[in-house]
Amino acid sequence: MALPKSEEKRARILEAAIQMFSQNGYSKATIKDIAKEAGVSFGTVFTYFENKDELFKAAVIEPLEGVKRVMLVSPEPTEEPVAQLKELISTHFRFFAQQATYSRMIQYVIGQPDRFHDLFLELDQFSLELRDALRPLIVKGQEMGQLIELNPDDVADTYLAFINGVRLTRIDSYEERSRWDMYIQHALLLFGPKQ
Amino acid sequence: MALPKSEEKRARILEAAIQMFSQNGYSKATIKDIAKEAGVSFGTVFTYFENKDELFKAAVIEPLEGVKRVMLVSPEPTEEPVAQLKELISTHFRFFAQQATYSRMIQYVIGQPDRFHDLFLELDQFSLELRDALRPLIVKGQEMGQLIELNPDDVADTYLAFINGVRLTRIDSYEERSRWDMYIQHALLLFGPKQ
Amino acid sequence: MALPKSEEKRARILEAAIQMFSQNGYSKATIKDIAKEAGVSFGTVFTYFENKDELFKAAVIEPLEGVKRVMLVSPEPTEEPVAQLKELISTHFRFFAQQATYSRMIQYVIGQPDRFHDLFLELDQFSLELRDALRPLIVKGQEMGQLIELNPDDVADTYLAFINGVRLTRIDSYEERSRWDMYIQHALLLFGPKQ
Amino acid sequence: MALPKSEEKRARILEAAIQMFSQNGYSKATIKDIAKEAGVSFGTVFTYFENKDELFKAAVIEPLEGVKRVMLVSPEPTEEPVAQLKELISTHFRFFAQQATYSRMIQYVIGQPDRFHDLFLELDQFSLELRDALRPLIVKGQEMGQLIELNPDDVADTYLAFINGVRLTRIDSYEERSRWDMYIQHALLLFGPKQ
DNA sequence: GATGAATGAGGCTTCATTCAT
DNA sequence: TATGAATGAAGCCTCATTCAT
Repeated sequence: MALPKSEEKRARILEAAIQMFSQNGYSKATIKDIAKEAGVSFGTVFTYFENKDELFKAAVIEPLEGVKRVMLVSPEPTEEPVAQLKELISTHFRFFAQQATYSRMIQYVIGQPDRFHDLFLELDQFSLELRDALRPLIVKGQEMGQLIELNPDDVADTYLAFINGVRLTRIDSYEERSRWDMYIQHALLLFGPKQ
Repeated sequence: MALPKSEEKRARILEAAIQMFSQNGYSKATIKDIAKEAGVSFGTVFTYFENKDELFKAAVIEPLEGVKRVMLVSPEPTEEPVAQLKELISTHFRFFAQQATYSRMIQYVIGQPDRFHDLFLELDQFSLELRDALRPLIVKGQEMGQLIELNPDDVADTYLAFINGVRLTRIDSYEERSRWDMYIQHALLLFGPKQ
Repeated sequence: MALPKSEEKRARILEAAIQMFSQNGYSKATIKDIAKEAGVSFGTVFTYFENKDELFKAAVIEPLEGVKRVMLVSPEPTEEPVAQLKELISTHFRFFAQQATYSRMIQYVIGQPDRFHDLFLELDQFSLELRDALRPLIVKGQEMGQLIELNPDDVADTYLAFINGVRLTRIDSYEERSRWDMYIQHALLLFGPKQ
Repeated sequence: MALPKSEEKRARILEAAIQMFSQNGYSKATIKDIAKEAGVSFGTVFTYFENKDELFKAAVIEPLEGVKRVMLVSPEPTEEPVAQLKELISTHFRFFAQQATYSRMIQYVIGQPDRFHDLFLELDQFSLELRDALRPLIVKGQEMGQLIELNPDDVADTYLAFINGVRLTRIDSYEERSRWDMYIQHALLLFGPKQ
């Protein structure tokens, strides 16, 4: 079934859903609240999403594509892989800093893998893709002797864990820029830069 | 405050609650499920906890003391601070590996600071205490030239973020020991060991 | 405040509520019973009334206006105040005879002033207003020497007490007309008619 | 089964029950509250009364004997029946003024005849007995031309209604004595004293 | 397509009652 | 006999979902 209707209204509902799910979790976020936040009547929500479950799935999955476009870029290694890495990390963190709401919801899902099994699997896939994206730069850096010799997949995993942990701990978009710069700098340590 | 009744039964309920809250979140975990898991009747839960909210608070707060006893030990720095640090990290991760269920619930709370505001504040306090606990060792390591000169509080924060991230990503107790060893090794990187 | 929804359905629920509260008291009257009596589903009650408490309040307060319109008429005294009084009493009792259900609920509330404090105060106000309504006729009757000189407010109070007492004792609408005529006749005695 | 046990404890529970039932009605008064008020553990209540229902019945019925002893005295008419009547009324009201709590509970029962059918019948009997008790004095007064010729049973009924109404309206023991004197004076009017 | 009234399943909670101590 | 922990029935209320307008 195609989705004519108002794409704009659908987007507003989805955004509101992310907002409310992120803030209150699945059960406490009510359709009524989401509708209100989106500025539509609650019946309208069911025009665009079959039920609450589908809305949640959409809220988790649909923005993921955009996240991947930013997080999974894999630059061709040059002669300065560490500088490239730093640039990449910087991009990641800047992006994540903006995605406070969405990423909180992601962590909510990851944190309940039994409850949201299908979604969890989809999100877990992401870590594998991040490994692939980071590997070339890491390998290059190690080959050039600028990074300690560690298993590249482990490095990618710990880096992703770090990002998640930062988002969990440091919640707010009103964090000053310098704080994010600090995180970026420390994140690089996980890659084992020499000196 | 002396609790009459059966301490043992209370403990069983609390454990079941942690289990269910951790697995399903606050709303989806039902008192009925918790009671069943604890092997008591529905009504008995209310003999030991005023209501669901209080049960949740107890499930979050009461085990925290034990966590602190392990996580906030602050060894007197010797001439080998980095070795001490490694030992400390090892202790932390071994402990966390066991606390899979409880720590998932903690992250659930941290991830919804608006919803669980009071609990969040209590847990947030923890990060400050970890700073204090780690500072002596970090400072000593830096003084001895074995650690890069970074702000000790930042190091503590990023380390805690990392722990949280690892627990979030790598969920399960059925993880092999080697995996945890890897995390311990990589965690040390965040402290900026020279070489 | 314009209520959308169906005024007619709301009225039916309210009537059913009065019926059930009057018969069984607040606690024993269940929302389920009220809904059934009103011919609506359980949930529909909550579409029109926030909760059981609000429904009870509405059941007590809303019909009061109509009661006041009948009970608080204060006719301009003529040269035959006692005849007017008798007419008034007659109106009161005929009305009360019809309001068996509602007035039982009122007495239920008055009988538990601590439990239903706010409602009690609202109903208690009624007695003051009845004083004002009756005073002109009583005073006129006393001035004309047709009534014993008694404090008019006391007369009004005892008269109201009598009405309440009659409603409490003689409950039922299947009472014959003659019984009510008797009560009317005896009620007049409380005003102290000479001869 | 006889009732050895502690009669005194039983009495305390019964009194507490009257207190709580009177204040909050049957359903809202909990066994726990009653036990607390009586200064016993709530399990003890079940030692003396089979269940809540039986406790309520006992609370309603048992004190009734004492009430009857006061309210149903029928003095031998002398040559001053009106003075005797006034004395009798005075006794009634003084007694009722003391029995604020118990009489409120009685009215609670009378007000819900369907719900408390058996108890209602028992209490309703009282009005017939009051008729018998008052009749001699009323008849004598009428014969002597000191009272208007009204049906004695009707007079007794309206008098009882008045008492009930007064208790319902004027609730409190902190009423001043003068107020009760007023009620006594006005109550006499219902008997139709000449002049 | 948009709305919101109607529905009832399911959760939390209270509380009478049982019964082991 | 006195106690209070254990139990579960039953009530209130929320909220996802349906559907008539």
